[in-house]
Amino acid sequence: MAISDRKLREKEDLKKRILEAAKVLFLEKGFEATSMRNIAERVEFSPTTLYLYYKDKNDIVYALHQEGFKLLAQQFRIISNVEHPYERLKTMGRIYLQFAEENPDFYELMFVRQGPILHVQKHNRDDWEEGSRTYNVLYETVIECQNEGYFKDLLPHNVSLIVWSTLHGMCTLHMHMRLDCVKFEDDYEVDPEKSRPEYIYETFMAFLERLK
Amino acid sequence: MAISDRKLREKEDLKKRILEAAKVLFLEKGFEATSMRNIAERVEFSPTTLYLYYKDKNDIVYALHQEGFKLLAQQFRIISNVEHPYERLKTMGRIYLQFAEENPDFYELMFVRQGPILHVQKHNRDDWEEGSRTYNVLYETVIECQNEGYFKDLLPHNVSLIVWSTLHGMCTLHMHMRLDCVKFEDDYEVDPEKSRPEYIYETFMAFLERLK
DNA sequence: CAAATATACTTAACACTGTTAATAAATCAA
DNA sequence: TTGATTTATTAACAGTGTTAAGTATATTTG
Repeated sequence: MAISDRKLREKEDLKKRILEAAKVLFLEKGFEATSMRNIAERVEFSPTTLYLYYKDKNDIVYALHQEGFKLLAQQFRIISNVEHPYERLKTMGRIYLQFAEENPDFYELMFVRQGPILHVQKHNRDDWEEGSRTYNVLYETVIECQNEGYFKDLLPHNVSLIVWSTLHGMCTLHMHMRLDCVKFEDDYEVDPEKSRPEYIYETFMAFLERLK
Repeated sequence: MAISDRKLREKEDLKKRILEAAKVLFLEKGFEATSMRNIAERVEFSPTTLYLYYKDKNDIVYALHQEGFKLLAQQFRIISNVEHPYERLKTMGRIYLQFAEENPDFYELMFVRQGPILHVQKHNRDDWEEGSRTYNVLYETVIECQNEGYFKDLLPHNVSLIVWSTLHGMCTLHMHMRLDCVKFEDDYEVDPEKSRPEYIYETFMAFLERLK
């Protein structure tokens, strides 16, 4: 059965090549701008061939969305080195911001676009595996923070969701250019190395600091 | 010149009717799903006629985006009744959340979609009038809060942006169905009247409360 | 070995999309 | 009434996601 094995391997290979081509094009021109025909051209197959490997365009988008979560999970792996839970929480936030800054297209796919979510809903399971696993990293950290006396008398889910919301809000307002109208340069010296969200994040962390 | 006046009035009228038709369709099926031909059919004109009144589709989207801001500004008018600045800040947040909940399509247009922003950029002025005016309502309130002793030693812009980011993050994570995987019903009794963001908002306000 | 079947892929087509160029009809000014 | 201007239309372009039908090639079966 070595032959059919090779066949299967080649099939899997093409599936990956399609995804890779899609990724390159998505990152290059955004998804709105990349069509099935574009992807097909890049892998040098006819457009309809893609449908033999992916159900539809959303199926490709969803595969990319999953890659994004793997990437983020990889970045998060660093935090296990941070002993103190509160410091760990702060580090997580910084990593999250950095990820959004460096991979805006992935971020959009993972947390904004409805395409991937529609795919999840269509394929019956209502739990969004990648999402909830990532969320749990935050949730566990918050609980550990509470064990150390932080965020007293607050529900851990609420605290987690506030932290996530703030980070997500900062990232998306920035990405979607809704902060451009707020010129707060006159407030203080601007360090060109730091992004707008990073500035706000510092203040946010100062906020949390006072709660101890 | 009464005749040419009437002509001008009729022209303006059709322009408004197009916008109205677009609004109805957008709210009914979302923008992705409504085409120029759909709008044209509804006003009973040929598709190309729309281009005599609006430069392109983004032009229509932008007009709607502006309507959204008028609507929000209208809701915000209530807050002038609230004496105490911190109470006013809290009220603003609640109004913002409510607006997003009741007008998700407008919200998307105003704070997420890039269509309207592209329109602003194309037409040269880099200041986003509606946006910065709305932001300033928040900013002024934060400054007044600081005059009363709140948010000590923090830059008013940073505080404003954190509040906005948190609200925006809550709204969009909810709207884009990214909170569905977080089942936190077991934490406490769920009041079906209150939305997820409202719950989190209460905790967020409790956060701020502790800073005084 | 030859016929039947299954696999992998392509061509052609459908029903859309936003948008533009060319054209016709209506209204206005001379 | 003629000519110019405004207003609306038809036809078309280049593109989209997606499906049905057809075509080679390779594999299995009689």
